Amino acid sequence: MATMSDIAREAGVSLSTVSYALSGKRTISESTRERINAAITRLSYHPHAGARALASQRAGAIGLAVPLAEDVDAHVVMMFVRSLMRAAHDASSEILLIAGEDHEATERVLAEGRVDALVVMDVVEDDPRIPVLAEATRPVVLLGYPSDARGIPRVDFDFEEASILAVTELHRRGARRLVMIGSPAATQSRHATYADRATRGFRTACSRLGLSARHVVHDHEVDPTRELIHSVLAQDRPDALIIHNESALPAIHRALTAEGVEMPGDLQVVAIAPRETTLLGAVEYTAVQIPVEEIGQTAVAVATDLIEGRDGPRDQLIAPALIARDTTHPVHG
Amino acid sequence: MATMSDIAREAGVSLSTVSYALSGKRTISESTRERINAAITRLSYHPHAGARALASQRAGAIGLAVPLAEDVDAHVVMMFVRSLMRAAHDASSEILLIAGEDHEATERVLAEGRVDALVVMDVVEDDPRIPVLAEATRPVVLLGYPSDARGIPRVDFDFEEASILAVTELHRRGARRLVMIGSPAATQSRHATYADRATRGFRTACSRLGLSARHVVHDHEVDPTRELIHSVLAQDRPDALIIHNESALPAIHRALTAEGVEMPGDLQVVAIAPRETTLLGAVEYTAVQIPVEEIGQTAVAVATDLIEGRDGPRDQLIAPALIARDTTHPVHG
DNA sequence: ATGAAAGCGCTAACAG
DNA sequence: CTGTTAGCGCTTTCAT
Repeated sequence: MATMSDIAREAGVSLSTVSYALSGKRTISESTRERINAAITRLSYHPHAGARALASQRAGAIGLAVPLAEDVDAHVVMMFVRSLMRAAHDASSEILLIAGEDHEATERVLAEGRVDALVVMDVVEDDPRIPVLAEATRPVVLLGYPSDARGIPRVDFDFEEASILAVTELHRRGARRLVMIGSPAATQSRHATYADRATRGFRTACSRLGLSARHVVHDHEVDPTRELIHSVLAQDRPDALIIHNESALPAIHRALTAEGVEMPGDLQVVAIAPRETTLLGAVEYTAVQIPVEEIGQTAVAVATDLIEGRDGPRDQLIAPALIARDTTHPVHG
Repeated sequence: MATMSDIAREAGVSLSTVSYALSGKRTISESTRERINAAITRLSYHPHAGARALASQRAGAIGLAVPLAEDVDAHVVMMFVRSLMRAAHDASSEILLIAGEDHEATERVLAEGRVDALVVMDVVEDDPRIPVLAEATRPVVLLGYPSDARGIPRVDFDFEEASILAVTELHRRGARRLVMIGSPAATQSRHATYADRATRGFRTACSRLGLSARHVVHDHEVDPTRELIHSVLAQDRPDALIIHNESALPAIHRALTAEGVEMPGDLQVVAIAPRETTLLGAVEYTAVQIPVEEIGQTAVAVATDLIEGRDGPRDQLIAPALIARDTTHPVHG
């Protein structure tokens, strides 16, 4: 393996010149740069990541604590991983994976300087990791919005406003008896912040508007969706449904179809979910779209600012927008 | 941040003694070890990963090239990621993620010594990465079985034998007209080795046994599964179905149910898929189970052997086994 | 059973 | 615009 001194000798310059040529932190004459680049190509040189990390105190990697629990939709997790990889790539960093459940490893990668920052997915209210990570010597960013983050920056989609928006827009479209199908039971009882906040928004908005509100927990793996939908429809004849559960969307769509429900005629439906998951067969659901790509980019941007010592915005709640498609009425107004 | 010399001073020993105490590469007296450990706790010392990597020429990480394409089932990918994380953890390594599509980054992490080895998922026949990775200075393990790997060790489930087993066992159970529903079109046209090998096994076994064989490509995102199943059943009245397509399993199950197909009475079905994906509603499909955990462990074991300079087994095809459940007849023998 | 010291391959002052 | 040099925090010979 060629080292930087090999390049220096080969190009007839000093070690530091090569270093500066690579980092661009000082102006190098055209001719020297060319000789250096030639040498680099000739010897197929690649800087050693460890050496660079030691000397620069930068690992060039961002840690990502991913949820491995079964109740978290794998497809959605992968969407986040993708978006974070892209963002990290643009910041010329790599992504080091950590099992979200492995708190010990999570702290370790930070303490060992293996990563320059840590992004934590699937944060829960009173997350046991928060007090520990708040003391970390390197930046941490929560992908989630617990009420007390002990000063750790939080980045998330505003699930509370998302529910409020869904309710409000359904109300504007004539809905009066709303049902929300929320996250799986396991997610709810863990108090994942996105589940808690979405539920709260739903309750708040309904009571504010004086609407009948029913919140149903749906466990995709267990519940026979068909029966759930049947009973939901039988009781109180709801005229609108809000679905915040990506895994259950396809099954719910089929159940609704099987029940002969006309959308939006019999029932208006709004999904709170990433765009990719709201296209089911021929129907595109009206949705408050979760902007996964933007969330990922924002998280990495916050992390990068902190790594660089810049102090940009910390807490960031990304505002929701409703995209009206096939399953809601137009607003008559 | 405390360094090793801090610990040495605090414990009243030399730097190297601390190092050896940590690595266990030399015997340390009980009393010194205790003082060292006390100092480590007191100063909450953590070895610096970069420094260690530089001095030891070991990154303490394994790279994982994950497929990000839409046609690869996210749930299955996450299962592999999980199993590799567990295996890496047991080998005290971390997992560095690389986008499988980013060939440049894939080579770079190896060349920069950022990882000690690389595991490549979703390998295709004539994979453009193979010639390059074959020249790498660090171990590479393919999670896939291309016919020419240029000497790179391959680890995979034996999809060819899996299909053969499925056919043979269906034949033993009286099936004569078989249909196989394979991977999505995109996967097939990329020639993912698991798709190619499964298809080949199916064809081989059917012709060997003189069975009617039909191979259907199923594109979950596009095909109306209902119609596909309807036409499959209408044509030639198959008496057995082999499904090698995790994403499509739920939809196929519903379509079969909707068609009023009795399993195994009207149709015997064998899935080639991980166990977690073959439980659909009340029905547990007879399956040639893909042992994700074992595949992951094996891949990391091969990588670890290579890193350590041991030469263990390289190419490894994991043998299939059929687990008879609800969708096949018993063997009348 | 323990120390002393020479690197590992880079970055970033400091010096011109 | 370029060179010299002192570390970064570990691992690992040599010595004793």
